[in-house]
Parts: sequence; structure tokens; C-alpha cells
Amino acid sequence: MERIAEGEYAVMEVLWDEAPLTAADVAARVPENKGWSLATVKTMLSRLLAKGVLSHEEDGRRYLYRPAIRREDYVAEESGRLIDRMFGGRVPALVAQLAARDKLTPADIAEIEKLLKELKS
Amino acid sequence: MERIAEGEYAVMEVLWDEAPLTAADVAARVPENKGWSLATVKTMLSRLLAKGVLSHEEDGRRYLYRPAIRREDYVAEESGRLIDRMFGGRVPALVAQLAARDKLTPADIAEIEKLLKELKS
DNA sequence: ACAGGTGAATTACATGTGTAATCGACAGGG
DNA sequence: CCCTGTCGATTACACATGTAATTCACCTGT
Repeated sequence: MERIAEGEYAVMEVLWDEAPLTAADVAARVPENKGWSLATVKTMLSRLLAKGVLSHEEDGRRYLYRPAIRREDYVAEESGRLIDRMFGGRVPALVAQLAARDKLTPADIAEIEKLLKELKS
Repeated sequence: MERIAEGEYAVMEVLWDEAPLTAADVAARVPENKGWSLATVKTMLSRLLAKGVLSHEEDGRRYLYRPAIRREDYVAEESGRLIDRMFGGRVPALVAQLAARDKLTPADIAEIEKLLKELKS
């Protein structure tokens, strides 16, 4: 699966949330804090098409875009990549990291424990 | 803190593991599967210096390079960034992801549970 | 004293990315 | 039927990155 750049990822998020959409619709839904023009969004859509992570169907003179890969798959790949690079592939090392940095609230801890307990059953 | 590119990160890893080192030493320690020439490694060292994540001291005609940022800090920042982007900042969502993908061995689960239990005390 | 090796600095060049502007086709309103 | 707005496609351009080669200075052995 092709890598998706950070900016492009924001476009994918829009389409994972709702699809199919026209280029204009995507632009309207991209977080405003990006400050992208419609032209910029169109460039990203083209590049994502070229990467094969989007598909489009014609709708008259326009295209309707939709994701060609599943969000979970992409997210799994990216997080796996990070865990491999930074934690030698060891998930517990990541969790230890987060713990050491106080990134885990008591609620997080409870939730994770619940998840793990269910996993074992 | 400046972003570090993936290739550059491999150089940082070498220096986090052992420092200070000369450029030649770094090149010798970079994983061979990268297939980098000495020149390439020197380019990376310069860029990392420019980014302020390395420092160097003169040793006669050569430089000795050493990290100027701590590995934990960088790793924390990068993993935080990924968790924010892909999981809305929710660590349990990440763990759920890993679980759904069978990325957690029973040993991992046990280890994480132990970590969490200690956290609560 | 000079040649060759070695160091950093400078330059190179293709590709990816962020961020558009412009172009040419076409459709719909007057 | 023509103007104007809207589409996607093409082009633009600067900066980052991967991957070096080249240059210039200096040290060391003959």
C-alpha cells in the first residue's frame, strides 16, 4: 500500500467519514485550520487517485470520490510501522512509554484493562 | 522540536546507541540494509545538525557527533503525533486496533497488564 | 616537499509534498 | 447562441528528502 502524506491523510479522513463526495464537498469538509484552497484539495485528490488509495466514478461532468482502502487497514499499517521503528515492534514498550509520559488517564487504564481482559476470554 | 525524516532517524538511532562518534563510525554502524555511502551519511549528519537535534565537537580535524535531544523525548513526540492523528488522541483506541489485528501476543497482554497494575499503585 | 588519503563543506539532482494558478472543455442562465 | 461559472487536467514552484559526487583543505608517509 502506498504511503499517504500527512496533508493527504486529512483528505482521506474526510472521505472515510463520508463518501462518495465531489471535490468541492471534500474541500468544504476539510478542517478549516488547514486553510486549503479548492485547488489544493483537487491536487491532493489527484495524487491520492494516482496512489490508488481513492477511486472515482463519473457523475456527469464531475467525479465522485471514495476511498479505495479501508481506514483500519491504513491505520494498522502506519501504527505498525511506528511501533517497529521506535519500539522494536514491542507493543509493551510503547505502552510503557505512554505510561512514563503520563499519557494514560485512569479512565484510559481502566478501558485498556477491560479490553485486554476480554481478549483473553 | 524539528521533525526527523525516516532516513535521518536511522542515523539518530546509531548515535543514541553510542556517542560521540565520528562520521565514519556512524556510517559503519548504520544498518547495512540501508546501503548508504559515507557521503550520504555525512549529508544526514549535516542536516541533523542544522535541525539542532545533533551537536558536534571538534576532535582535531574531525567532528564527534552526539545527540542533542533525548530519544525518549523524540519517541514520545512522534508517538503522540500518531495517536492524535489516527486515534483522536485516545490510547485505548490504539490498543483496540492492535488487539483487533492480533498484534498482541499473550505475553504482550500479560506484560501490559502488569504495567498498568503498577501504574495504579 | 609532494602525493595520496581523509575530513567537512558545497553542490547536484530526482522525487515527494504543500500549496496553488492556469487552461481548456462544457453546461446552464439569459 | 453566448457568457460565466465550474470541472478536471496541466503546470508551477519552493522546500524536504534520499542519495550521492565534487571540492578544497589538511595531515602523513616517502
